Amino acid sequence: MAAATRKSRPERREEPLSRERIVEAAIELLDTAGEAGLTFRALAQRLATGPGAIYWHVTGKDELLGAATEAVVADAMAAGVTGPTPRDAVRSVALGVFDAIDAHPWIGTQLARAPAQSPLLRIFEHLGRQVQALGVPHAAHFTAASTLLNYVLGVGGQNAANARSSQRQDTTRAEFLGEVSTAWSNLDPEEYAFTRSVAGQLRDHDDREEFLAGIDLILAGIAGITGVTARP
Amino acid sequence: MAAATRKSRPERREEPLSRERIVEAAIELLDTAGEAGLTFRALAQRLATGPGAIYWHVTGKDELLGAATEAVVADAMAAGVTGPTPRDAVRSVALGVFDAIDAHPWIGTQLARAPAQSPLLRIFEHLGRQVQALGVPHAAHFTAASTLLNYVLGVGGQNAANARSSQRQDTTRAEFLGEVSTAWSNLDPEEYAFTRSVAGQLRDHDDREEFLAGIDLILAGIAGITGVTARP
DNA sequence: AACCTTGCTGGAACGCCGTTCCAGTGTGCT
DNA sequence: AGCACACTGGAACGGCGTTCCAGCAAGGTT
Repeated sequence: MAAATRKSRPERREEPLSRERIVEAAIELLDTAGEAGLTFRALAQRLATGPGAIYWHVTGKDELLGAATEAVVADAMAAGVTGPTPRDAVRSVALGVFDAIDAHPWIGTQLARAPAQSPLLRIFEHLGRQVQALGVPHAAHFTAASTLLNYVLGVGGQNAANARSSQRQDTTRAEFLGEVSTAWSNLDPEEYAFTRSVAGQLRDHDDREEFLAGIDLILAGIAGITGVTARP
Repeated sequence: MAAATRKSRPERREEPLSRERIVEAAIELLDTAGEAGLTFRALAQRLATGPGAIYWHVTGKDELLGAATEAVVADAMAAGVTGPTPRDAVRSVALGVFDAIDAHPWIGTQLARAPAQSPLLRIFEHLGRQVQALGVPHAAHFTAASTLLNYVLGVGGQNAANARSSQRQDTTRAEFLGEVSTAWSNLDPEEYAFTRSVAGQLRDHDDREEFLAGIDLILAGIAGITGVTARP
């Protein structure tokens, strides 16, 4: 749009401000400095302008965060969302979201905050199509798809929280898990009997596999609805 | 603790500031004015004091929010967490959290934010015990319990977000659902085929029942793990 | 060539926030 | 009587999101 009137000049400015450039810079800021690092002042400095200029392209911080989340989620959904079977496709979609949150922890918080909006709908749609392909009866479509979505969102929020707190005291993921695991082991034996008993499973687990195990659990439940017994 | 030295005076002041009173006031503020309404200034005014005094009893806003969440969740877990069968007990625990979030939407956001901390652990423990009672093999305890927990957290976050946005434009829950449903119906038929097809199910659903249906789905999946086929 | 409109810029300023600082106060102990 | 000290509350600090507005460079109009 616009650009190149009829004369030669290819660009009239080194790099004019634009919504796209702003969102891009916001994502970089969020990735490097965390959710608290996204500031209109910091953003303005990075874009070599003032805070006021940003408001001409974006209505406020909420919209900016929304646009950033949308951009990341759209990318994640555009990438591999397929699989040989619907079951694999569900796992693939879920993993796509999981990995996106792993790479950009702030979208975990953001997805859990926003009401039924664009990025959420994208994920819901992709999950739902695979639910459909699984042969789930129509009456159960909504339940099955939103159960999957809500589980994904729950894990996402939790991962985002963990990323925040393990970054704050800059430890590695493994160290962090170890600390939490020993903390669990030291809980009151009566009040937290179960939690203590699985502290070991927390220490050794792999986040990604654990996440998939949860997806599989839900898929197994869904398979029960379809009436067709899933092969193990 | 403390109180009544040895002389008579039952209270040396009309009502001295205390951590308990502060948390209580914070909860009231959060319930009536929303998450944005909790301010040290507003809190100080409600307690007829200055912001500085509060910091003597509480280290900061994070701890205050944590304590408020803890108080509400502990109450919810203390109430009916039982049932004739482990399955009913799981539903009861989950519903307890669901209803608590319904009554205090802000804890939905808060639970999704905090890393593995006290209120979360309480819920995890209660869910886990019932998982144990279901006869799930030990190796799957962690997976089963955290799948349930993450689903509950996901729904909680979503409910909190919905409560925020339907309160902002003060509509009733039913009106809000209707609006979202028609919005879904007007989505692009190609890109959002599935979402459009379940717009009707969204409009008519009951939040609580839908939530339980998700729990049942996961329970069905868990039943598959135990090797015992669950009776429908 | 001179003018004006208009899309866009960026810095200053406003009000509110969480938090810190500190002079003051009332109580119990010696 | 005097002291120590737990506790109070108001003032002040730095930083935030947001608004306001004087300025500017390009295009179109005359």
